[in-house]
Amino acid sequence: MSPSIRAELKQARPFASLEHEAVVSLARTVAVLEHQMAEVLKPYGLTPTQYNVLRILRGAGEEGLCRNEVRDRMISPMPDATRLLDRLADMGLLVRSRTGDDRRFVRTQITAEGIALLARLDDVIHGLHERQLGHLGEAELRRLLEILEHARERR
Amino acid sequence: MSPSIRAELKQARPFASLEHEAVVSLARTVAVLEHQMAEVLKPYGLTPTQYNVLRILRGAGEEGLCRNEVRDRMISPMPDATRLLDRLADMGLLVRSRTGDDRRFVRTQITAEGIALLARLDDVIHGLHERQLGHLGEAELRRLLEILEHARERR
DNA sequence: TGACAATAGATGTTATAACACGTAATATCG
DNA sequence: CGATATTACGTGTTATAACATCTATTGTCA
Repeated sequence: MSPSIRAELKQARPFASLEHEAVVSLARTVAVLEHQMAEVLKPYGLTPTQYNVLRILRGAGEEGLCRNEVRDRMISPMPDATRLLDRLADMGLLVRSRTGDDRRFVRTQITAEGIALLARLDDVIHGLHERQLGHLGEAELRRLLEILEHARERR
Repeated sequence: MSPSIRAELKQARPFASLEHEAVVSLARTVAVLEHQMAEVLKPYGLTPTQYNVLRILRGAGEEGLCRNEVRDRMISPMPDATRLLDRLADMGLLVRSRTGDDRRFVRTQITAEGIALLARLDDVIHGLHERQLGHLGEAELRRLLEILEHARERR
């Protein structure tokens, strides 16, 4: 039983199981990482979720993606992708058009302004990730990725 | 570069760095775990955050904790702990009283009803954690905990 | 002791997330 | 071919989170 995460949350009792401790430790780690991410993005007027969407749209290229494709590629499930995209559209970071064979689909594309914003952020975010996890080193990072993928296999 | 998390998020481009991939993989893993947790708790009328608060108060024992102590022990930072506790008080799961030497402090205590609810949930949550991460095994779980604590050291 | 800072907590407001439902376009099948 | 189901998306509503500000109590120090 590792003492560190218990000390951090000032929790006196031991965890019910190693699995329990791992879930809490994972959640705590991500909470810290997300909070730092939010702080870094704040001056740019973006939330981590919005940043993630812009990255997805940039990765999708010229043709863009429809709403549900964006939603399904997001890191955490988002039931209300419409209004999330609404806000990014209001900021001028993406545009939408209902111009395809199937008129149900709404194509969403990142704008030049959106790409420019991401370009300004690339180094900033890269530096953040480096500061956050760079001290682990390549071997430990690879081991972490292996374990996380193994963890997600069971659903 | 591991293919699995990329396939899962349908992301074509590789990540900018191993650190980046690890951050995304961590966030994705926790999103899945949290979503499953929320589903399990829903029939009991609790969110994961509320469940976490009740666990903290049960762990604190008879004397309870003041608002800021509860907030500081939470897994993810909560700027508005007051109304979070308000809701749990409305549900009858905790009580508050401003009865100490220092009249600024509001002591928050879990009620018998709150303890009973947690007791009903203990096995359910234990089973969930087992299903979520039990297949990793003790060695891999301990390795995961080591790496996560190492990751959180750098702040 | 009295002014000021610090602490604990509450409240007002705005933004966002969650959930259910509604609408339009397309697919399916008797 | 027409009724129904399915898919993609939007909208209305409620609950919660985020942020700043406010009050009350206590501590600090000239």
